[in-house]
Amino acid sequence: MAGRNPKKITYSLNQPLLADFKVGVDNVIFSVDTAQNRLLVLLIMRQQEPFLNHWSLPGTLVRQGESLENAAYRILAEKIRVKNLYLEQLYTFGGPHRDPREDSESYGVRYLSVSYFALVRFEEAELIADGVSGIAWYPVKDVPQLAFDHNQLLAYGHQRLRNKLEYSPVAFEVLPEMFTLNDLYQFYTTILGENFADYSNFRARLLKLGFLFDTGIKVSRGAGRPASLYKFDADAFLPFKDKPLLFI
Amino acid sequence: MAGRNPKKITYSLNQPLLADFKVGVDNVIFSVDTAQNRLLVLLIMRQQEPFLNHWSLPGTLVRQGESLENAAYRILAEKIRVKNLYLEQLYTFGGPHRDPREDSESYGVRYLSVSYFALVRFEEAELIADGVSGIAWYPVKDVPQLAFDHNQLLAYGHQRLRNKLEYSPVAFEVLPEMFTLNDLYQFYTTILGENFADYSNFRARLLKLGFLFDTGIKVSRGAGRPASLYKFDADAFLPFKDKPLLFI
DNA sequence: ACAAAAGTGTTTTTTATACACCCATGC
DNA sequence: GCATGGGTGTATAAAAAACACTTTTGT
Repeated sequence: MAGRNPKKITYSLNQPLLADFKVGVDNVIFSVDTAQNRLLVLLIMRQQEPFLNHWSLPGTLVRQGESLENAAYRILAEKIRVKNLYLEQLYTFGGPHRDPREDSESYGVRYLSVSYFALVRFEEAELIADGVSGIAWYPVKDVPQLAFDHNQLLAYGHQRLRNKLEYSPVAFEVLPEMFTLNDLYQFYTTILGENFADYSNFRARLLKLGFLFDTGIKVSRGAGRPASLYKFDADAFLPFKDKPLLFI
Repeated sequence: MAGRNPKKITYSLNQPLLADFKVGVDNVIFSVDTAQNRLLVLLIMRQQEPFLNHWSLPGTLVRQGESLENAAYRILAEKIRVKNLYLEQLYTFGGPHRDPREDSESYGVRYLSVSYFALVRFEEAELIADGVSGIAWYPVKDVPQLAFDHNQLLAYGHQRLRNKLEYSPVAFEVLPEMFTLNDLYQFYTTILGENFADYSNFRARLLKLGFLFDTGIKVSRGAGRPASLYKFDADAFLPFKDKPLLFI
């Protein structure tokens, strides 16, 4: 607690010492494997201490001149190639001693973590294996013990994903431009579980809302009647924006 | 971008330089003046540069060994005396150049702001005037231009308050232990506006949910039939916790 | 007596839920 | 022809919304 670097606190003479921080950004990146009905999260095998050889959420430290959000995009771009994604800030963890580096090599520097939550399209997301660090989509149901407080962070992100899905159109940022209603239904059931509505009622409600446009184009997936491809109409959705509307 | 303090980055040799941060905590503190049907926010007149003599949200810089949440509580305690309050983290703003101090006196240090959102009981909250800095409850409808990006922050907090109210029992953390249904109704209308339900339906729905306990005690406020005092039963509310239930 | 506030009930409309059933295709 | 997935409709139950009405107090 001894005062070092006194020149930095010209504006707070005689004040208690301020903490110095490095700021990390950790991403909870979800994707949905509709084929296998699994919700996945992107994990990275750590190549350095602390927590060497533990799975962790992909993270980075914020660089000079870099915004938090840019740092989040940077780390995402380092791990996967993807065109469509949804990203928003999740939560900031910043208690002292949450990072072991604080106690060893740090000279009193604190580590704060701003977490971001992302949703990407599974089919299009291409993992970037650099040949050194492990990287993998893990089913959320059976993620192992993670580094730092990342299990807690993942749980928080998972909850946020469920909430988002219920009152905002995130799904359409991540589905292909055209999709069948069954694609959409699978997407929802995978994330929310199967306890929200049967397919027929799901259809009826969603179509009545009027922001899904039937292109008339039909696709056939194996046996069965061909399905119509729909488009999300962002303008038609506007009236529902930020309303406490649960469209499921 | 020149390298100073190289000893701090032992774990990232040959890596781009990391940003050094001071971390601020800013509070959006709301209260509800039910008597006058006004939603209020606590503002502080700044006594120092930057933004000298501008109104701002109460904030502080995080000290060594202090958690973010503790910093939020500290600043709150410096400004008001209050027993019951609700507090949660709001958002973290951290782009470069959002704080003018970064460009002048800072030697490259960045300022990041973690904001907290609080709700306190107006009738019990006692403002602490230190005789130096101005402090006041401002109706949210007519806050002036604030320092930094605080207007944006306030708008964000206001939205969060509205959402919180709709699906969580924050109201009861801030109302007196015993309250009339009309107190509760006033509270909701003040924050949400008058477009959610008339008093009679509000009553019926809320009572049917079964987590309001009628104490039988009557209280008379001027003319009119005396009202029953109710208590919030936290146990009875549990089944509704985290459900996407809108009880208004 | 009557205005004011509290509290109850009733009617209508809308939405949720559970299914039964028809349609178009591959094999 | 029949299994398979796509799509429509209907009957019932529940909830939301509007509003009329009764009760109990102060003046």
